[in-house]
Amino acid sequence: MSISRRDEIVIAATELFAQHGYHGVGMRAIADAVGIRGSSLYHHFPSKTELLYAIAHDYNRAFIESQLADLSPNPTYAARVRKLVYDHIIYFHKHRLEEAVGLRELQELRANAPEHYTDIQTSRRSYQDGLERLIVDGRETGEFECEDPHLVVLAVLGMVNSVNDWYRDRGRMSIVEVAEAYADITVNRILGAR
Amino acid sequence: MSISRRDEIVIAATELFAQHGYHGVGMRAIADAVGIRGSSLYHHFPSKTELLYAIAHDYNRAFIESQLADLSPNPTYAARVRKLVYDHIIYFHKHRLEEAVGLRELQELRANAPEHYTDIQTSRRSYQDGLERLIVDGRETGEFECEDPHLVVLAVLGMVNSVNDWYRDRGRMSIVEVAEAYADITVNRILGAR
DNA sequence: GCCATAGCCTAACGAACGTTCGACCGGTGG
DNA sequence: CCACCGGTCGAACGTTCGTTAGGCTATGGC
Repeated sequence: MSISRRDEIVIAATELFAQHGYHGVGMRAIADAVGIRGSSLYHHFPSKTELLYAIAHDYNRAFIESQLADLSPNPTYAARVRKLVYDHIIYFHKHRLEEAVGLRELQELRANAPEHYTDIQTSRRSYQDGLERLIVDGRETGEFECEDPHLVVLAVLGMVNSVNDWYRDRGRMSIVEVAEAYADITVNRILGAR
Repeated sequence: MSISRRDEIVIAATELFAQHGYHGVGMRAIADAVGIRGSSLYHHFPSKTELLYAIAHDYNRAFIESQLADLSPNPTYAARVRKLVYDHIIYFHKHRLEEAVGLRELQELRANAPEHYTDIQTSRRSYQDGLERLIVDGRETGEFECEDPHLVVLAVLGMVNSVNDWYRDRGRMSIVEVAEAYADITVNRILGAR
């Protein structure tokens, strides 16, 4: 069971878009990367915009599916947040190219395919709300201690999403160590878990 | 004393690049924004790449100048880090368009003008090192308590640099309030200041 | 064996790209 | 009054852009 040509195209386009930006890559360059001609791409995608959407959407859906795994087996809110942050960093590292494209070209999608933009934005938002809920609930039980849960969520997400800007596989830490350290900072420090 | 045409061009190009990306904006579109024809731009900049560099460079130099202000009047390391984080957020908010372009198109510069890329990267690096030094020193005096200063610097910078991704001027908090809250989180929580 | 279809091809479309060229125009210094 | 010059212009350059049209070929169901 090998990957389909369509998937080959998505993978190649993701890499090129991540490197040169959406407008910096032509259809012919994408086609070259998979060994076909530019016009042949239109057998798999109706337009360049839809190809971009396929990248953002495939990636986003996979993330939601993987990340909305049930956190309730974890006994405490601290353990739940810890697992969420940890998994988030591991997942975003594995899919860092898709993420880079998805974030960077979001407004491109907004301008050219508003309905695709809103559905991606909606699922992002629900993820953010889920984390905020965890923090609010954990605060009510006295497990966490922080002033402004909404702001804290934004700070934490900004922190974890920035890992891919500097992390390199051959550095002094493995991605697992980084994920553990960030989860520690989030739960023990920022959330002031007891 | 009005702004020069050159500056007009830089300002217009910054806004357009921030919105559509470097490759998403043509020379004619930039010219339109300042009310001249595309060919006239070449009296002010020799190429589109040099125009991009002017944006990244002007912005970067202004930031270094403003941010390397002497922090030593502040009595404690905690106060110094607090002021640095606070000023950083205020400055990056005021110059959020230039920052967005500078970050997003860095690899464009790397590919087309490597010497310009390295000089920007160098000053970024010295800023990061300066913050790390503050934290290391503050830890030695017992003011801070954290495990890995290098990692903490990356986490803090990721956090503060992400403010512009979500902050909007008409939201529930002013940028000053956000800067204060982030400075609090950094110093009191992440650095564990006593 | 026949036909449909999937997948790729070459060729071309009009538009936009970054850039160059030579001319013009208004002001300034001699 | 004339020569200069910074700044702008229209026109054009060769290239690349996203996209379309039509034709070839191999595969698989009937």
